[in-house]
Amino acid sequence: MDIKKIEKKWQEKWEAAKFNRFDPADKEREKLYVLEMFSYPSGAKLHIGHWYNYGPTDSYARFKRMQGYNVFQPMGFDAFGLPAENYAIKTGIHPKDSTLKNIETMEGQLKAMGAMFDWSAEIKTCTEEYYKWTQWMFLQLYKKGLAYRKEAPVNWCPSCNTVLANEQVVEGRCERCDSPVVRKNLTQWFFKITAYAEELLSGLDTVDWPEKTKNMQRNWIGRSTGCEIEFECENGEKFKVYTTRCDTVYGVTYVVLAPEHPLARKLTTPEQRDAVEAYIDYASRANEIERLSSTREKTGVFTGSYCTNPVTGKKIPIYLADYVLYSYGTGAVMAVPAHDERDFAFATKYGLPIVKVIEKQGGETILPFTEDGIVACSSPFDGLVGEEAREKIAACIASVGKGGKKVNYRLRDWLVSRQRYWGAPIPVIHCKKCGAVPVPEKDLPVKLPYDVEFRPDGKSPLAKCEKFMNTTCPKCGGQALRDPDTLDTFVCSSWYYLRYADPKNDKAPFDREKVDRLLPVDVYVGGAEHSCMHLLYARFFTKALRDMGYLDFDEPFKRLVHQGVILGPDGNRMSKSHGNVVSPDDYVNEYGADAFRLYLMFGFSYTEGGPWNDDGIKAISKFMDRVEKLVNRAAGIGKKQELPFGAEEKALNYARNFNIKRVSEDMEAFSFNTAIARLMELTNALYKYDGLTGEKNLWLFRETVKDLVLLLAPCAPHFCEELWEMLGGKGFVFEQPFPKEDQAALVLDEKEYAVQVNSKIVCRVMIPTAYSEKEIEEYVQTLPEVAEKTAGKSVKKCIVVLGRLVNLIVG
RNA sequence: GCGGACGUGGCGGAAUGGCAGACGCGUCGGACUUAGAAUCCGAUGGGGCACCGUGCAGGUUCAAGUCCUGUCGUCCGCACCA
Repeated sequence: MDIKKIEKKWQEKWEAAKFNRFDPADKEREKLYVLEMFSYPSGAKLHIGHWYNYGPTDSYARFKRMQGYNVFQPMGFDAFGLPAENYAIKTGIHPKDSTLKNIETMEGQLKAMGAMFDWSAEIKTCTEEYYKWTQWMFLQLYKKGLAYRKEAPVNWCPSCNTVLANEQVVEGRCERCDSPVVRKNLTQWFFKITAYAEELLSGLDTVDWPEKTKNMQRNWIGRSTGCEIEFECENGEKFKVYTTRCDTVYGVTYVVLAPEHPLARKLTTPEQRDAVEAYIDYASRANEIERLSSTREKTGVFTGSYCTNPVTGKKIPIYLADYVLYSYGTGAVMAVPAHDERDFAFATKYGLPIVKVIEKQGGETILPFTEDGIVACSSPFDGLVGEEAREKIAACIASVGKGGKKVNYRLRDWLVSRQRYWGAPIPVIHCKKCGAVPVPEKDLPVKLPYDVEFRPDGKSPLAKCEKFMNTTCPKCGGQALRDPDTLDTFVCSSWYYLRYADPKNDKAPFDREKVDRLLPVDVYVGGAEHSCMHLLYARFFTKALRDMGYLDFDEPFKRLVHQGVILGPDGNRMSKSHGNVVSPDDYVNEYGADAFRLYLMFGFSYTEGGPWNDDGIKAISKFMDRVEKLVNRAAGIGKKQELPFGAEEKALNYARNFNIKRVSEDMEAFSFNTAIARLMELTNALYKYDGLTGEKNLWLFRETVKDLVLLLAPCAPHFCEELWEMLGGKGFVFEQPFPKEDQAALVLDEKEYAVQVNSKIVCRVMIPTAYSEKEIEEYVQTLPEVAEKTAGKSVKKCIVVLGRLVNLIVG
């Protein structure tokens, strides 16, 4: 078979018949939205990871289509982003040009893969038609109060005079010029994802996702219940701390504010001013990674001020230390050195008192003791333990108006401003008189200008493009400037699955009715690296849009599957620097797209992945040849009368139906390697039957070969279309229903049992399926092998596992 | 440091608590060939043939790769979250 020719042949036929198009008008069949995470066109070609994500998932989609679903499987490109911009800086090729060129190549390759993508629904996030609606999303979130501005630190390279993304910071230095990177505050846009923290957490219980992914999101959201406690300073200033251990509040010997805390300078006494300023400066230099390292030695400085412990009335010192994070809780903590490791280390270093207020139950208390224990030296709460102590103490604090119970989340609001060129411009105008004014919807899109100096020279690319920046205020008509920042590309990918439902709409991001019909996504397949960011952002968008009345469902992705990672042959992640990149192209050229897809499905456990190894690819090719030979033999067989149906026929028919059942189950479970193994078994069974002498039931043979082709079709689409045609089948093979097993054929007259005596295998024996447990028990005792072991002993117990095993316990 | 997943032949990998190693690669043997390639058929965990085998040590069970406890190793995620 000329693989190249038949691939082209069937791709053209599918195309001509618009066979891959989803038909929204078809109400007969149940819709099924199968979605693969769209491609990021940073490189020109598809790599093995693309094939591994898209090939097997396409086979799943085709399988569901044959099972009678109206399948929608779209594809598009997540086309904005930093790599294209960096590439442009390096080569001078404009990001738009390189991206569109890459997309064109990838489209061609994706089509050559033979996946049934509905290209009529294709989207590219960098086109005006798309990012217009990304900007619209921003405006809706703004209207709803879910987009706001605040100061936030960025990585700043003082030498390049520019903002760096985290990945451009290498060991605290600028990747380009090697100068130390500092943190600098800029006013930036945020999305208030924290408003949905509770629902993002509880919604996880309603989706069919890998448990691991759900746990990662739970940790990322990081719900914690504790208590806020207010401390009052000598000068009258008040601040709150957050703690999960209010049962230790009598052991507080000092408090610590984050260096960025607004009260940090206000509470500094003149004598401490220099030391505090120096410390704040020191803390601002430390980059995020250093700062967050738990092994970093604790540092801090005394402010010179004191505050009062609200429960003991004692005067305690106020410190600044960068082990306290301004962004979590209240940015201030009460320090209990006796019962917290960090506080213990800090107090030891700075000679602060350590007061024990918790005793270990039934043992010696060794400080720092951080577990729950018996409250002591905390009258009137002495003797209480753990949760009960916390409840009582929190209630007491609440009753005197000094705070009370509080839930906190680790989740932060989503910073969406990027000081970059290649993204969707933020649709906001800054007016001296009116402040930040959203661009009116009728003026969208705010077009990203083409002629821009994106090479770094001290200013962000859009900021120095006067044509872009200068505009008029939509409110007062006065002179105003545009926001020079672009949106994080995760904003684009937070709603693309909705746009696929209505990709050409120029009046709205999507039509409600169309989205209602298609969404939510039934099966979403993509890399586990998106467990937290993309998948959380997309869920947030869905919930926000629902609350604005644009949608009517809570979760965008009902079922989620992560494919594993194909590593280089050396077991490392494929990368140019490792020199272990395996290109799919050579294999596809030599063996064809179908063989390559089959091999990816067969050679790895789909969700595990593993090191690349091509040992088995020839075997797949051979397997296909074997199937083709069977088809050649079966093709010439017409209907016959008076056919034998003896034991051999029964065995073949059993193999046929058993494998239909197993392949269906395995495909549904994304267990592709075992599905292909079943198909090989069926192929072997057919060869075995074909090799028999004597009269054969050729019609059964033919029908079984036909089923084999249908079962294999989702995994080797072009190949099986061709085989289907050879068998004289009408229409496309994908118009045929996926075979269903005949239950009657799965009922055997007898089954092989393992016979055990005292849990040791004695023999194997065929037992009629009609036998009852009692009959089986009696029967096995007549076997000579069993009699030998049970001689002179009595049977105390007999365990029968129907169809599998008998275990006689004797003694 | 915390959390999670995983650990099975020479290799990739299978096994609702019920015959460990499906399927395939590789290897060995045979058939067909002048010969090779291709193809087909068969064998293939180890072994002293009593048994022993799923990283290691225990436990639960009639029965454990599977469940429980501990331990070692690999990978992933989070990482001063008070």
